[in-house]
Amino acid sequence: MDLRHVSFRLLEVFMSVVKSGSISETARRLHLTQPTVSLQIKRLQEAVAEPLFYTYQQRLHPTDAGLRLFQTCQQVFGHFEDYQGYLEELRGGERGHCRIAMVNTAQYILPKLYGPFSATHPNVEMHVEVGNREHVLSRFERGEDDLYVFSHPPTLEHAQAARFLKNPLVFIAPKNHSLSHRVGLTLADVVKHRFLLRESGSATRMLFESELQSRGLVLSNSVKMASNEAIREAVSAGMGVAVLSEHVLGLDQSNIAKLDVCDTNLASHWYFVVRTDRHISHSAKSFLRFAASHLERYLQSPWTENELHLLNVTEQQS
Amino acid sequence: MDLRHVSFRLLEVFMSVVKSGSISETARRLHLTQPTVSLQIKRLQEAVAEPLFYTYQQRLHPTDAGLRLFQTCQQVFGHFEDYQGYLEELRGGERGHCRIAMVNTAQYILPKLYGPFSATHPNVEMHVEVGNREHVLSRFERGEDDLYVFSHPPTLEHAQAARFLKNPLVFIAPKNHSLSHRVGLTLADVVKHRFLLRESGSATRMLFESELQSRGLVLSNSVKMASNEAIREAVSAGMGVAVLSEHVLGLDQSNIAKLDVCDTNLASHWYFVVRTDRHISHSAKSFLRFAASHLERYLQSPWTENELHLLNVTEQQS
DNA sequence: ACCACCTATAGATATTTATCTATATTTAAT
DNA sequence: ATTAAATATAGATAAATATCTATAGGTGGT
Repeated sequence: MDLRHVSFRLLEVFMSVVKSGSISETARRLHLTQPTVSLQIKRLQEAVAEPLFYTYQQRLHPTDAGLRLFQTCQQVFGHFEDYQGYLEELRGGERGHCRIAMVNTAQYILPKLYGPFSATHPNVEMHVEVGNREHVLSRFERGEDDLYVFSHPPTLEHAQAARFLKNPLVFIAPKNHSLSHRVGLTLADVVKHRFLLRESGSATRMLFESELQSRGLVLSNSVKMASNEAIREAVSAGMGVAVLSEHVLGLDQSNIAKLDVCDTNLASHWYFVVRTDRHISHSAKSFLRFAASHLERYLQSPWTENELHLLNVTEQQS
Repeated sequence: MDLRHVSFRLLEVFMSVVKSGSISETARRLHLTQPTVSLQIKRLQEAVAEPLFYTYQQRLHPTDAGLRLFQTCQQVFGHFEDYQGYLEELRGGERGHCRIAMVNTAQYILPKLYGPFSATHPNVEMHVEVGNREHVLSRFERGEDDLYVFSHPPTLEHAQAARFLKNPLVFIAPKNHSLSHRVGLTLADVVKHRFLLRESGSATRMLFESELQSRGLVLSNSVKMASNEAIREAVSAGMGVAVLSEHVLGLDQSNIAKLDVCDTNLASHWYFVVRTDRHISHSAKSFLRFAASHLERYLQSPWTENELHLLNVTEQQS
């Protein structure tokens, strides 16, 4: 059996001949002429190097080799049909991988979206990568993921970003701190105290520092810490004051007080970012569609800010 | 996925690219140029209408759709390999159908050959058709079987016959018959008695009647019976005399005596017959080879007469 | 023996395909 | 920024393929 000269078309014609038991009938069914079918069968027999049919009572019957080939064809076409089905699920965003890379802070919000998504799309395999801004940025540049979540989206050429959530930054201090419970604080009041900060790459820090710079302020005393959690706990333990995404605080604000800094509004935004020069997986598109339509349901309404249409992830064309 | 523009070759190339993770490497392995492979992959992706690879760290990795296609290909090629294996068994005569049609009398001898054959070729499906000469002849004319067993082979154009066993005809009578135990009988002596005969189509009867005719004798009193067994039993019961293949008598010659007719030798022969204008199944050829080499082992030696080489069923060319 | 229906062969043609060489573009690493 | 390696594209060509029409050859039934 020499597969080189066998095409799927040839096998289709062959199967039709087995089913109909007649070359002429097959020609009629497939809108071909009888000699065409005759020749196809001849060629297939040459490729197999074995007769595939014998004539008996005006009909063609498959030989042993023919019958077995027919069964083989059925299985083969079955596999391609399965594949076709897989493709459809893939294109519908019901299957495949969805890779998201996000900066640390985002892990307080994104699970609220991809948790329900995963539950309703059980065959989609989610890969979530969490790291600091630098790390996520490098993944973005290499195009290792389908979707990126930034607070300050990169301004690179082929980056398309869309806001989906406000990211209000709040100043916090231990409840027994001298600033707590005071009203009408200014930024200048706060920076006099020992300040806990993230590492330089962090978006929160970048935003905060540019605010300081634009207002000509400097921190008198700062401590660098590696994670938002470390800062929150350190503030709680009385080490100093800090600025943090309100999402990081969560609901249990045990020993922490938000400060009423009235001259500063450091709100930023959360963005979904995609590379416009890369293919994005259907599952990831599906996830974005899901996010776009259920945003208000899974994230607290006053903060949502649905711009996801910018990523134009409309339904697939199948 | 449009299978019309997909060939097995294309899938082979695709699989090689998945395995090697590189178009150039695949080109080297398959002795093609790099643009050729590149183009093939492009075409396949067009047929699937989905990207199959993504580039990462200088290597091509299959996407979800690509990986699934690869698995599909593995299964598909697996089926064709299975088929290839089946074909080899078929050509080796280890598989498939073997259809034999034989005249009634032959059923006393053929099982001795195809019994052992079946035992050593368990995957060959034997179909045995038994009937009178006319019936077998009509099957031969329609080419419904691979192999035919006749005592008097048809002299049709595309019939090739080969002797394999002598078929001695003997005259029989009940043990208490007046002819029994007499020595030096002539044919003329025998035909005076009531004679039990098969139907007109029977080879035994044909042979006997032509002998009678050539010697100018006629039967004085004859009875027609449908089967060899009926004749044997009738003779045993004292109804008359008869001429039968010695093979039909078997070993238990209970109440039957062979007559010593010394002026007549009605020996004929058993023939395997094939149609030279038809394909004969590999299993049938295998059976003939088996018969040719084990003839003396399974049939009593003095009677065998191995001419089976005439059917030229040499080993397959695979 | 003839007719109707099937299958096979011959001859022709337009399309598709596999494949090449040459060159451009992209990507990764120095 | 330069280079090396990989991939993609363009252009060309010979071979293979699918398909047709016309015709010949078989087969089974009346």
